[in-house]
Amino acid sequence: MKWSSSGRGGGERGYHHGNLREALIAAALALIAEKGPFGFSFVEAARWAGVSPAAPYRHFADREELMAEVARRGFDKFAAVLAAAWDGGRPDAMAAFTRIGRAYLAFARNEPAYYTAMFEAGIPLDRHPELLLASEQAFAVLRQGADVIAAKMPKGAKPPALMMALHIWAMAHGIASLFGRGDAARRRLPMTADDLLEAGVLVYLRGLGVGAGDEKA
Amino acid sequence: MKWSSSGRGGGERGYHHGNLREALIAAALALIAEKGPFGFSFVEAARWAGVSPAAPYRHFADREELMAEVARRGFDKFAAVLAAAWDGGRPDAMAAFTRIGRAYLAFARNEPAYYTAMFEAGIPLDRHPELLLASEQAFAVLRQGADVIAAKMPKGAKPPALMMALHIWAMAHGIASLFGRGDAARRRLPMTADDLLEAGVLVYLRGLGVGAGDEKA
DNA sequence: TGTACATCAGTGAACGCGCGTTCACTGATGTAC
DNA sequence: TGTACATCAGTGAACGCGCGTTCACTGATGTAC
Repeated sequence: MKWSSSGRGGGERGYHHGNLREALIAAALALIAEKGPFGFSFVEAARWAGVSPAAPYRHFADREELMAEVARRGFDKFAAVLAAAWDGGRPDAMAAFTRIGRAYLAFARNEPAYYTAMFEAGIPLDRHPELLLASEQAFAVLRQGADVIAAKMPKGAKPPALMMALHIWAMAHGIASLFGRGDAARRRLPMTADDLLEAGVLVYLRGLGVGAGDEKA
Repeated sequence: MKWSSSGRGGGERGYHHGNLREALIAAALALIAEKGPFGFSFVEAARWAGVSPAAPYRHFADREELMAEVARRGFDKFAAVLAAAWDGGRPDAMAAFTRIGRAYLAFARNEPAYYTAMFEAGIPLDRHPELLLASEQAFAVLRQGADVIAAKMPKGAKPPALMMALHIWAMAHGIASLFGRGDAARRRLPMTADDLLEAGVLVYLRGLGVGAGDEKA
């Protein structure tokens, strides 16, 4: 990582940091990854960024505001990753939907710090509407996929797409929380988390009447 | 709540507390419920129990040991609640299995402090084998239900019961984490968490080929 | 191009606070005789 | 039944620590003229 004015310990920087806001966010991510969602302090983030303990107050009102910003960016990244996995529903909706599931788990695995800030930091959504909005935009990707799949079903057998999206989200989130993380609290599985989720989604979609051949219809 | 020698503030107690170990566990539960999994300190638990800050060291090596004991008891209660919901699979396996799902959510809702300690406190399972064992016993109830349902399916169409139990666990856990808690981080839903889970389980089981009539077979 | 000045990001010292942990101790309880 | 003693749960004072937050300040940057 590189900051605009200078790296951490990477030589002198002037009186002004130049990019302290970004540096604090990076510090929070590093510290969350290292010690969990409650394992970082404002003072420590300042130290990590090479700055006095009073400096962060120029950019964030308090610890929670910093945390909320980290979570918001996490949801933005999450939405982008899910949208890339969906890829316009190509080559067919079922395949694309399955890719979304895999991307969900991959994000939880590859970005545990973001994931933690987003889902486990206990940031009150009612006090951070921009965070709620970001999370809804991520969910909207899943919702969109569900819409497409539902639309391809015969009339009279269309499942409610919102419910479908919620079920898939819950299963992905449950698997990620219980089995898909790198920490020591994880439970061991006789299969990979990816395979477990893929099988679950397939069974679920079959239960809705979505057959392997429908997606071409 | 009442302690063997005296209540908190409920009159004098002697030099010995008489039931400090239990009182500390109760204190941890109360404080977790109030402020989240990281919102309690050893010192505060001692204060809550009406005892000097050094006293807890007679009963627990440190904070984590206390937390692990809370989580272990939570899993014991959880297993009991799930087993009661299963009720030997009466009157039929499908109905009993659905009851397990409801009991799962009810536990998360009614016992947020236990639930938090069990699933969100980040206690390393490899350092607390008794905790891992307790959690496996709770899962075994779900597993048993899945076994019974799988056994009633025709030969050649029996789903792997372990996978089935993991899917149901993941969906219940995902719904509980995302929608079923009383805290401010919860997302709003156009239906109850119970209805969402029940619908999800039904769709899933239908996907496995478990029809509404099979359970009588 | 040069100078004076306003802005504001970051300083560093200071504060009060609660925490975790230790220590020699005290006094209640139970038991051996 | 009574006494002496061992045990050990809980005391309370003390410590060093890191945190959150404040404050008057300093000095870099950008801009008006």
